[in-house]
Amino acid sequence: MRNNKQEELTMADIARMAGVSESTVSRALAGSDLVAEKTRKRITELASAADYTVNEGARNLRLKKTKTIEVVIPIESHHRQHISEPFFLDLIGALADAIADRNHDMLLSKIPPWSTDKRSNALVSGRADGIIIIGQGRRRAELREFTRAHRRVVVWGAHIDDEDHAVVGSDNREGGRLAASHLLSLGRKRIAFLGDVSLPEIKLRHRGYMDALKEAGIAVDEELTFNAPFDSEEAYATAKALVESNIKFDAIFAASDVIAMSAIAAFRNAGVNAPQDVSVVGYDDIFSAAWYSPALTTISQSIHEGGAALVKSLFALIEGETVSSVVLQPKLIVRQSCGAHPTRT
Amino acid sequence: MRNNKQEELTMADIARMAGVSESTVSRALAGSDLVAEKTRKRITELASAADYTVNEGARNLRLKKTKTIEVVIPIESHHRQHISEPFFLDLIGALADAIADRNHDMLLSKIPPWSTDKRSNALVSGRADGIIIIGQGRRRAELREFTRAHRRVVVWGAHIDDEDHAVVGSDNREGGRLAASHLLSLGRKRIAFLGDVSLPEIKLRHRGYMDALKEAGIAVDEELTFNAPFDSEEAYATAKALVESNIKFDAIFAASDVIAMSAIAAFRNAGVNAPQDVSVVGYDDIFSAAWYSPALTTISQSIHEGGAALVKSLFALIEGETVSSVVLQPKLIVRQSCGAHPTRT
DNA sequence: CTGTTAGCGCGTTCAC
DNA sequence: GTGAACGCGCTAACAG
Repeated sequence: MRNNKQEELTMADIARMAGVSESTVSRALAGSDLVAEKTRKRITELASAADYTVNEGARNLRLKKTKTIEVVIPIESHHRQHISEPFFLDLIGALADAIADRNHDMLLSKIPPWSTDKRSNALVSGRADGIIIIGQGRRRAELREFTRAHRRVVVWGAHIDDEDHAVVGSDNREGGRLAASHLLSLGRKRIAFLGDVSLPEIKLRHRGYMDALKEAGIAVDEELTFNAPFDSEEAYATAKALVESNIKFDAIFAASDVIAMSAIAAFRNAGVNAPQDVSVVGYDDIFSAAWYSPALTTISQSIHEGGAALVKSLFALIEGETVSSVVLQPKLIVRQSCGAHPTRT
Repeated sequence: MRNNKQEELTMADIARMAGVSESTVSRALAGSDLVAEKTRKRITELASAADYTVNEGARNLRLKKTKTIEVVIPIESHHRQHISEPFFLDLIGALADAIADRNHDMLLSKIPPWSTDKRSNALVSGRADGIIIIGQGRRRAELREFTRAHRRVVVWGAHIDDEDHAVVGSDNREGGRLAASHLLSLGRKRIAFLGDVSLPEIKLRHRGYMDALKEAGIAVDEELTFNAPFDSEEAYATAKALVESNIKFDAIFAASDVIAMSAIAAFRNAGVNAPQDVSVVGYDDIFSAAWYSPALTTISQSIHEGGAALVKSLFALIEGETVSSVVLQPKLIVRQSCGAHPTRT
């Protein structure tokens, strides 16, 4: 057990205690075979008895590495964002696992690296070997400029043709198609879309929705697309207005589970029930989706694989390799809210 | 804009370009007034034109600091934990803000510092100036041993008398009391408790629940306490068993919102509706609580203040001061599930 | 006001 | 097999 009062031990201390030079200690602790088995064992035991650990900062300075990955994630404290929170936490967890597996640390930041904030660029200030950016959001221009200037950056989000940076994300267009065609397969014909099409991910989901309608030979009614930067409250209000209007609809494809839940609540308060009167499909498969009432039919993104892919791509970039973008396949999770199953299983 | 091919600039480069010594550059960039206003301006402009930033690693080595705080948080990827995920994400966000405000980086780890994993102890390996540990969970013994050996550690969780480390957390006992007495004020008399009492936080909530019953002069019926490490699925099953049993109850106090939601779903499927037939109060005020149907009455912990308090205490510890524990007051959030309001507002 | 010198803790030549 | 010397990039003490 360490003594609190004591100064932090240094390699020189261990060398002195062992009666050898610093170099030998360094080699022994690094497991080098340039040192005699016997002395190595003696030194490692001495070090662990003294509770000594190599100072990573000094080591990294010498090695010109940081063994640290920065993850930039848009957690907004003030207002609730559209992209659901549980999704982010799962992704952080997946990233933490994948980064720890490679013996690196994970620096978490809410400040984008292109911010003018002094300490913002972890790459240039030598605090990280690479950066993972979650969500392209609306800051496309800044992001592009940043990734043009820096390699060793990967992005989670939608794939857009003109990007020159590595992107990992799920196939949002296919996800939208899956959702809409499932509703169509249940006999629904007038499917309303609720989502903010100015976000690239959502735009692709909407495009997939239109693909499915086209495949089914159904004309797209623009009246059924509700395009707004929804938070729960606004989603509730929009759904309320929709159900009170004279627009006919028999299904909802919501661009997020949060929107879906809010819409269902608004409908119920107006006497319209899911899934009997209206089928609803959400997006994300957030934690509470399975335990909502009715349990939400939704599109699931493979978060764990996504996290692993992000980290794998970033390390390839760090090694100097060229990487191409990764597209993950979304999955349809059928529960109650679409009406395919009459009751909770 | 930086050139990718180019090696990272060093302070010596800037010194050469400016025709001064490294020391002068260092002083100029640090805003020292030991340097002439004119040369300082010239150097800062030169540096920013060259897109140079001080290497933090080298700086920190020299200064014997890391300007980094490690946050250890038990995100489990495999199974869904009881403590609700949105709560964690909010806390991470609050911590990120508070740490960034003090110009420090935040290292996020899932591995507890007392783990035998080589890189685990960020304090000893010089990767962090302090550690924030979220949740005492069931690892009380390890935690105690660790905090006994290391100052510069603060813990989020329940306050327990015999701890010798700094703890920040909300008053779980008061939270439990608030929940139960609210139910009692609505005329409910047989309140069931669902939660895992082996977790210190939950145990205190249960104690508060009993306090409220005692205050109201109602005998505690042990038959109404359901003690299990609930996940959603198990909570659903327990609620189902309860409603199908011949145990009489008219209210539920759930130790988490997730448990509350699962119970409400189970009741509904058995033809028992909240809040008409049974009043339900949850705990945490997670994101979806407001958008559940019925909207959940719950106990809210002041997460943002909690994050700020954790960081404040930790920095005090780092400065060598002595800190005492912080207790935050929980708040009752009244919505629909308890029956106090007939409809969504 | 500025430059020179020294060293933070470590890994890695190059000798022996 | 081991040690001495050097330098990673930076800041602080000391001169001038």
